[in-house]
Amino acid sequence: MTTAKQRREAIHDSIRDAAISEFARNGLSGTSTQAIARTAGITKAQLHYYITSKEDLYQQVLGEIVTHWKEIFFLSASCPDDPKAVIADYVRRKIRHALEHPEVARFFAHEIARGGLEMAAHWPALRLSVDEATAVIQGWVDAGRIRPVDPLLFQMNLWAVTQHYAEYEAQVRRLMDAPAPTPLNEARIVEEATALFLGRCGLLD
Amino acid sequence: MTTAKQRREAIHDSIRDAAISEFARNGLSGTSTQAIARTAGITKAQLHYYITSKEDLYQQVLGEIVTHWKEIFFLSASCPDDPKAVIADYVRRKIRHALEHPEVARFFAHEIARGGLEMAAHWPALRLSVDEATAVIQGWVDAGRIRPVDPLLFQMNLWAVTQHYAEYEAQVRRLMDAPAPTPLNEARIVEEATALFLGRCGLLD
Amino acid sequence: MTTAKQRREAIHDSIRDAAISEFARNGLSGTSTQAIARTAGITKAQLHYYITSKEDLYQQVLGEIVTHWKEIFFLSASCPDDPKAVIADYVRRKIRHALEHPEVARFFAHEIARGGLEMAAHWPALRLSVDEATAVIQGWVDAGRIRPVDPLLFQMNLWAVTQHYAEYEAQVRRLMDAPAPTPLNEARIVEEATALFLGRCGLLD
Amino acid sequence: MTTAKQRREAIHDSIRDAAISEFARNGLSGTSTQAIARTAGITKAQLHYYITSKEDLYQQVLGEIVTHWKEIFFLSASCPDDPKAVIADYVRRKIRHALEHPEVARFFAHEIARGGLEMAAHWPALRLSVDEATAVIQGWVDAGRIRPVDPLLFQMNLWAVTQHYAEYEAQVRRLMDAPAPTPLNEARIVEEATALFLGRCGLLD
DNA sequence: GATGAATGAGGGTTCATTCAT
DNA sequence: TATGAATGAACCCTCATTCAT
Repeated sequence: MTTAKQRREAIHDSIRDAAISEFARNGLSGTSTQAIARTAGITKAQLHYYITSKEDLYQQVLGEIVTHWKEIFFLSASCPDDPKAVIADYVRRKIRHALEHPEVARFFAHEIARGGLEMAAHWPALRLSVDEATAVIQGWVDAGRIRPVDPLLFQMNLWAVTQHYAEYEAQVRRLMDAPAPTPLNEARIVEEATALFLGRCGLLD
Repeated sequence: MTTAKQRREAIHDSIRDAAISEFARNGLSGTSTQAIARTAGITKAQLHYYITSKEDLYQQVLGEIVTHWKEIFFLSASCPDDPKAVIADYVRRKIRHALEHPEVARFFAHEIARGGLEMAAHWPALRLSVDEATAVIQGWVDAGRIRPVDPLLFQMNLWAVTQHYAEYEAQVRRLMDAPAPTPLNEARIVEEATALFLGRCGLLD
Repeated sequence: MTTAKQRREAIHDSIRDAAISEFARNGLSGTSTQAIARTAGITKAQLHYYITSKEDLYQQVLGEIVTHWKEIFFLSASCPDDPKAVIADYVRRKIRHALEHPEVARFFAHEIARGGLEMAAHWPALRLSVDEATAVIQGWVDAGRIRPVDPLLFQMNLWAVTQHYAEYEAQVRRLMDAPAPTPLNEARIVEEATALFLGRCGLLD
Repeated sequence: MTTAKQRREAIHDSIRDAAISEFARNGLSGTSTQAIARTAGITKAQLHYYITSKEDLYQQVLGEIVTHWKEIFFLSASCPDDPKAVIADYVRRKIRHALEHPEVARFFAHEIARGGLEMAAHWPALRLSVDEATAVIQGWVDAGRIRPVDPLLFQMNLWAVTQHYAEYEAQVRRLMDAPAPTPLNEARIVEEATALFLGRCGLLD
């Protein structure tokens, strides 16, 4: 038995999913509310009953994504004493997410490509996460646990590689001969990416 | 003395530049011919005199970019006997291009994010370039010149890292404290990226 | 203790007040049911439960106003033997009403400005009132109690002047240096207006 | 032979006329660009090619009207030595304008009824005109040329009466038995109105 | 070539109204 | 009664494109 509240939340969820998907494909200005409504399976007028405006929906989705990422994606300092485990774990988690929710990553890429205009409110928090991770990595270097690296750029490259499999999914699928419904070979991707960053740290066997 | 032909080409060039810049920011559907015309410094009507349609302009620009990249960017087998030199050179060239023409990289990223619909005609050629490079890298592995790597994914990761500094320029600038007019520290970026891929190959030090 | 009936009437009253206020400001087509509901302190859906339609609400309010005015505002022939008293009294009453309920006058002005389309049903009654007053005034003229005037136009001018202080309230306040919460100087307005019409009749000292 | 410039101006004129007429009937928010376009005899898209926005068109028309009125309508101090002539002339001119361009007066009335929100820029100039006229009238009083009056309210009443025949045209026509195409009896209206204000000043006969 | 004008389609959004709960 | 939801029409405005000049 579905309550009214559940129905409303279901609609809100499908709107959010549709918005991510459409914005990821065509950006803010390139996406019509018509398209979002169609993807969400509702009328355009109905969509506008649930949202304040297209811009607002975009902002809201962006906010949720950034919040979510701050929690999950920046180098968890939970067990910072084992660089190898931390890095391998991060790469695995990030790539899994990229393959499972590629639209989220693409949405974010779009926003940054536009200049990150709507990110204004979120930069400080992101910055904080990055600074924390930088400290952890620098600690590893200082302790001689990994080869000297540029901690900031090391993180960016981690980000670059893991995001890539979401953003360039279409190209990756072409080159890996895995057309759309076929799942991408996650293990293979994780393995090479992990080796890349461990190799940089001198932790590769 | 400017001939009529020269003037025409100058206009075509400024249209192409404007198109890249605008499409890079907002994608195909998010960009108006009005905006392109404005950036190119001409009238909307004048623009439509020079182009067939917005879609066609997009296709044409995409074609030029892909052609250009095929020439310049895939692992040049010119001196394939020195993996370290080839990789270092590739990273340097690619990052320089990313920093100098970030809109081009962003344009391409947009296209792939959309699913690469307009890329249909270009995939085979791209594939060919990749296959050639794959053979070269595999040769290095087989000859024991570099540590065993997944040649295809190795290339993708190269691509990912070098593209990143164009696509995420806004984020990179924020995190590297280099607001818009300031040039990004190219040497620092090149160095860390080079070390990343050489480290993977066991060629560091 | 409030009965259900009392509550219903209270809502109907606040709807009517809200309608007058909103219609007075923006006319029939320029007023949204949303705005009326907001001003009345109820939901849009609730409003539509109490009214048949926006047009109908407008008609109803217009009807009430016209009825009310017929009772109060046309030259009362109660003591028709003293022109000076009748005129002075009329001006005073009418201006007081204009200052106390300016929205009512503005509502009416809007309706007439639109061409009085919805007034169809009310013209005959208005006409009757005017004809009665015309007879009274003509009687005064014939009896030599006031200077000869055009009885119909005399009434219209009375109407014009007294309405003015409601319709042009914003302008009047500006020119009399009496911004919104400040009460307008009613005595001053009444005095000059009275003198105007008595002067016309030759009744000014 | 019509030049392009002439055609453009003709369109601009018909847009302005249509705008005045429609805004006068239904106010700013109650008027659709569709309606303006229809009245102007052009397409809605065509209308939007010539105007910036509905609000802007409204503002522009309002500005033109206010400017025009400042020039024509405030007590001309050209021959301030003959109160009777000045007042009679003013009433005649103002009523003629009201009968010939009633929509202009109605447009203005609408704007004031809304609170004169868009008038912000125009109040000072209006104030100046009024102050000048006030000085002139006070001069007449001081010189004993007219009976003592409240100069500001005297002007407002002048305004009220003369505007009335435009704003309440529909009602005036009903009561004067002059349905739409029939011209109103201007002479009769001017005569009674003139007598009204001259009577106030003690200048009748 | 260049430009002002025109247009039919579609953009985002609000509307008056109805309906189920 | 009251309210959240739904809807088709209409809102203002911009779009890509064409056409005369």
